[in-house]
Amino acid sequence: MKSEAGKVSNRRIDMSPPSAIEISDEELVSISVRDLNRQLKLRGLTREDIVKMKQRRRTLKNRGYAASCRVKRVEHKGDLESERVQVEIELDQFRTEKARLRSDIAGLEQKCQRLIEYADAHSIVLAMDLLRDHHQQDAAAY
Amino acid sequence: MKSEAGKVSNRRIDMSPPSAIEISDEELVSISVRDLNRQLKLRGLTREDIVKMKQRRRTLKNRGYAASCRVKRVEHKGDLESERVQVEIELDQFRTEKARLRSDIAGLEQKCQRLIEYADAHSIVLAMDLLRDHHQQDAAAY
DNA sequence: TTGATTAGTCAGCAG
DNA sequence: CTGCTGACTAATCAA
Repeated sequence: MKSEAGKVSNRRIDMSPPSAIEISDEELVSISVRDLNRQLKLRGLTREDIVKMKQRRRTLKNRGYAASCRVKRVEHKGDLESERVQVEIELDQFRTEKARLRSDIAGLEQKCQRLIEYADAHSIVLAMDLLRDHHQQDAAAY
Repeated sequence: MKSEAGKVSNRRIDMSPPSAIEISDEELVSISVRDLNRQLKLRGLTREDIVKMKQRRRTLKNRGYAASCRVKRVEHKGDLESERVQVEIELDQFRTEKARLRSDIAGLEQKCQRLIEYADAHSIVLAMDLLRDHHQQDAAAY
């Protein structure tokens, strides 16, 4: 009804009112140290009780820290995994594209071949320059 | 100065000989239950001591399980990360290859273009069939 | 019983 | 002090 579900926990330390003072865990972890001290002073508490209360607060805080630490860990793991899947998809796209490019190349090679064979069949002499396979990348290459 | 190294741990439960019997943690976790029972019976131990010893054994075991659980966790994380790096490298190779294929295509296009322009310049009429850009993928396409 | 995993506690470091 | 993380205990589940 209010939060997660059944398996909240066992082995939580007692945390019952050290001597006198009732304050829920939720309150204790949320109020500021300043306000806590004020409340502690307001009611008459022994130094020992104050120490115990401080420790209880610290423990409650730690409980939360541990929880968020775990959450962070699983989130990070999830990120890594989805990132991997993502890149895997990208790889597949590349593979597809590569196949397409290869096909384009095959088509162009055939086209050139047909033209050259046509020339040959009609005794047309082609200059070597016309048969170069690659374009000029850069003028500096010369 | 007794075990692994500096930061092994604090807050290990006492584990001192429950009543009488000296056995190191290492021994206790490694001997079989059968042998443990034999030893326990051999020396005269109260039922309570036996229970305590069993619990100590279980706790030591758990300590080990927890440790290997943590190791496994970090190893798994490391695997995911190196896998990601690996695929990243593969992606780069694809990018390079793609650039090369594009360059090949450009070269072939220029070559076809030169041939066609040559024909045009020499008033050679080329059948449409010679100007097709793509090869036949499949006879069924016709 | 054994091994793995989860929540919680505590120590110790960093900010 | 606050927040985080490693190591440990205890509970719990699966085999």
